[in-house]
Amino acid sequence: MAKLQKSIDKRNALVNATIKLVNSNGFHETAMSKIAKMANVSPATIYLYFENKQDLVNQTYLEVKTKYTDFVFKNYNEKSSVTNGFEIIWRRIAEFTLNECDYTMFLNQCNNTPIIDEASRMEGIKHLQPLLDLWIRGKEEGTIKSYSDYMLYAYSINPLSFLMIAQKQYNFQLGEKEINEAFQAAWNSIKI
Amino acid sequence: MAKLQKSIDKRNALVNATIKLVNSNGFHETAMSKIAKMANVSPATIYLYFENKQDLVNQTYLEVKTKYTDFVFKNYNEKSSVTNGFEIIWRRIAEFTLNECDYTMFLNQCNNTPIIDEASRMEGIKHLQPLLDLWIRGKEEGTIKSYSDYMLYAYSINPLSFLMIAQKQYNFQLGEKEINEAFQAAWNSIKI
Amino acid sequence: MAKLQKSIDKRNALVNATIKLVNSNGFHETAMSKIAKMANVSPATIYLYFENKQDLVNQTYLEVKTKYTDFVFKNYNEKSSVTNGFEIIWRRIAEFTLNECDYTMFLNQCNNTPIIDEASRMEGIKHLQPLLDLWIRGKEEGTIKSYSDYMLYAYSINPLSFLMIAQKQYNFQLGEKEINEAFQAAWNSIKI
Amino acid sequence: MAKLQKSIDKRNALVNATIKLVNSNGFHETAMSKIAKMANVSPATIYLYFENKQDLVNQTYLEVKTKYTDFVFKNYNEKSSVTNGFEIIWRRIAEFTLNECDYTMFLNQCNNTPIIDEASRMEGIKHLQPLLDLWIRGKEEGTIKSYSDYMLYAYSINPLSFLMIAQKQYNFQLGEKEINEAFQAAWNSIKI
DNA sequence: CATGAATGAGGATTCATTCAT
DNA sequence: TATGAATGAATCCTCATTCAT
Repeated sequence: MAKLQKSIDKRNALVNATIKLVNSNGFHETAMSKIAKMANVSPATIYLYFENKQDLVNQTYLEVKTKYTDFVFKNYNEKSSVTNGFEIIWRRIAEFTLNECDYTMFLNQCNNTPIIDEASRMEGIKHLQPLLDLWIRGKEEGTIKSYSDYMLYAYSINPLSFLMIAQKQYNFQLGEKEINEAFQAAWNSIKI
Repeated sequence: MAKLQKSIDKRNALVNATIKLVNSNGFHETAMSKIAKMANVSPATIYLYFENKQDLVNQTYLEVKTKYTDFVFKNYNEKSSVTNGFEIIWRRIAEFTLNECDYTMFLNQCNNTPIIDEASRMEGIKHLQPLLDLWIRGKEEGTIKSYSDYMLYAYSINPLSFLMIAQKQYNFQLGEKEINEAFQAAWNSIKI
Repeated sequence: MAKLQKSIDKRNALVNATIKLVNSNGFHETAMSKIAKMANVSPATIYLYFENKQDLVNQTYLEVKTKYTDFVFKNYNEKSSVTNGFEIIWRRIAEFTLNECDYTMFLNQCNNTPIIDEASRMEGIKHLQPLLDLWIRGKEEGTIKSYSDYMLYAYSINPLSFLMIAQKQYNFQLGEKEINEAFQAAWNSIKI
Repeated sequence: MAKLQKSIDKRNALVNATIKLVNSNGFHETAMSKIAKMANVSPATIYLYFENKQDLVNQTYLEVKTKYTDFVFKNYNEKSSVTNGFEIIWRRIAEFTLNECDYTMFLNQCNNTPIIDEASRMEGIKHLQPLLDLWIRGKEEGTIKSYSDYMLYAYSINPLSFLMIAQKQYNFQLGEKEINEAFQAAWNSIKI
């Protein structure tokens, strides 16, 4: 009994094409037929893997977000001190954000426009739970300002997206030195 | 060159409708006919005021950006000290960003997606020239870290957009206290 | 203030094209583009006059049914005796059914398949109210069998559709003589 | 010529699924994949049994028509008198028409719309040959009006389909009494 | 200036049919 | 024989833009 398998490769090709095309053209300028062409499949094939365009983008979003989280907390050890822990996580986030431009831009676009189902986005910054936990510890032991999580995120994490875009779009390079500066700025804004 | 007999009211209505609809539905989900309806004009009338859809959005973007800049630097006096000057400007930006949600969200959407002509967006953060000048002074006199303008902007200004969105979308309130916290975080990240 | 009018001619052309094409190809084989072409308009124009394909067919159905009823009861006088009244109505129905083949076939197709919204069809044979009233009188005075309306309709009216189709499709002509035969058969089946 | 190793069960399942789905959704709303699903086979399997969709429906039509004829003339004895013979056949037709709703509806839909190849339908009412023969005898011996077969059919047989649909769709029940009424009406319309 | 009607080009999606196993 | 995957062609419908008044 030989059954064909829906190929995971095809699915990935579709997801990747979606990311690239949505990044460069925006969601609604990205025709399903173009996604199909870039993934080397027929338009109809997309519908074997995804329910419709919205579903394709939702799943792509969740997938990228998972990649992000997985990368960021891989190797992270909850036993580290708050100071160390923060720097470790921050540098992972920086690495992802600055190197995986496609992923970051895609997440950005999804977070700033109504192209994603409310449901898919709703979690907010919950996916960074270990970081939020670290902040709790930091606040308790007096290392980190007792700000709202949103505030801490806004000043210590979110700026990285802007820097990545600035690097991409304008004449601005992010080398070793700048990343260290960024870390200092981040840490200074939230440390006590 | 047609005389400006065209009603400025109608133009404004169109611009405002564009902002509202693009904010809630995104650029490509916003049909010209809906913009027309919301502005109480015929679709054809739009083309008396704007060349096409792209032009409408571009002009809207530039207009909002101008409103932003005008508001921010109104009353600003270049004679102030770096410390004072920064706080004054920052608080104006905060006021605009947090109160004029429609404008801010629209700018955000334009800055994070390819809905605006490269040309219209190209200026980057040049529109904040007086702030950039202040930063130069600050770096010279040793009050402000000698970071790139993009870095300074990323940590002291950009987070406000995120906070506004967090306030809109999640259960997070920005009162007097939080704004002061935000200012502290901003200042700590860039001050020497 | 010159306003253009949605042209009633265009609407009629669309309705007529629908009838013809649905008759010869069936509902789902009839592409909107073909209807448009036959009516000499752009496909998009259809949507100025009708909400969608379903609406187009529903409205066409109701329009044809109205034409039918109007034709049948024009000149009908409720004062006539049951016998006379029945013959008068019957002959009008026969005239319409046998001459207006397109209309009759269309009604037939709508009545025998699920191409019409339940709502649009729901009235059943209510549109023949004056005939139903006549039958009531006939039953009361003992001229007409006390059968259900459906039964009376099935035997005295409905056969005409079949005859029309037989005439169209097979080698069967309906002249003066045959129509008289049909009337006799109809009357004999329901008279007391 | 492939041996008939193909499962007759599967074929029947396909035919039955076709009948049910076409009845409730119409021909062109009935996707091959849905027929396959209802028959518990793969879409591809259909093409082992039928050339294509049209062939599937054509064969289904002929099969149902055969069931109809077989049922109607089973036990029929050509020796019966015209009067008796007609009643016997009529009652068999009535039984089939009123009980086998799925079959009847399917035949109806095929007869009233262009979903069947002209060729498959062409026989008209030839499949009722024993009845047509009976009518010939009836006309010769002066029991039955010398009408065209189509006329006789239209008034004595065809109304049953309408009654079945009325029963299905509207608030109208066909019990013993009504069936007898129907027979009287039928007979009265064609008897001399 | 202003408009409602009209449209052609294009997009998402479905489906009968074929292919590879 | 039987299948699930794959697809190209076709369909409905939308929309930015233009036209006629």
